[in-house]
Amino acid sequence: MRRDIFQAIADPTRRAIITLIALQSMTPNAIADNFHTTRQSVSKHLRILTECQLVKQEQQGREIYYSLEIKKMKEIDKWLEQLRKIWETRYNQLDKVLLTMKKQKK
Amino acid sequence: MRRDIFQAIADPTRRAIITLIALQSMTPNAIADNFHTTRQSVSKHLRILTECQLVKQEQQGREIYYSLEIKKMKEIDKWLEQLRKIWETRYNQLDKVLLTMKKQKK
DNA sequence: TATATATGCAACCTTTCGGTTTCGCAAACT
DNA sequence: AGTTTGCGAAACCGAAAGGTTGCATATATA
Repeated sequence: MRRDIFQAIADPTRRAIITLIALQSMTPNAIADNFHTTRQSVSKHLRILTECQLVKQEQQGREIYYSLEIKKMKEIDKWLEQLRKIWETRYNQLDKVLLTMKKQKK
Repeated sequence: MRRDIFQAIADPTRRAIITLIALQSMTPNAIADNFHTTRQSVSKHLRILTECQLVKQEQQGREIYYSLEIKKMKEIDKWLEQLRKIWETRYNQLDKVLLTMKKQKK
């Protein structure tokens, strides 16, 4: 089992679940009502999301409320940040080139 | 074939390829040298990355240079942005609650 | 022209994925 | 106590993923 964030958000249903419970915590049944799939299928997705700590549970009687673990979502940001730095540097280099060309024109 | 960005970045090798060619464009052989896998395997990954337009090719004689399509990477950002809004709102609501509590204390 | 190199593509195989069905368990009704 | 409801877990299945091997093609080199 790989079970990392990137594999977790690869599935469109799981991404939809994430945006759904980002607003408020929900039970598996309530979540399943929003999709054309069974509760068991949603339960499986929630298991995967829980395994990589993207989601946390809160038991209330026989119901279990699932909510988003925002901190974990930011790990995706971290990976993008590393790339952002690279492409910003690239743009800066392009700026330098343009600046040099401008100077030469003068 | 699903072939969307999220599925593309789900694979760790593909993520490594992305960070690799983010710095400079590279040929499949050069990319493969960085991993414990065959050139054909890398070629397959590049095909997937090309299909979802995360990567662009530039033929130079018999060599093909692959480079990152930065614009497309930002689509991941877009999805995160939508979530960012939600959780920022949530924090603001928490701020309001705290503010109300403070006022009541007075 | 013959050979080496760079590459993509198709066939094949094993593993994983996502869904459904069935089951068991615990909490809440009646 | 008996029944309904909410849930997870296991077994099963077809499809897709990721890797390897072998082959075809085009460009460079001898």
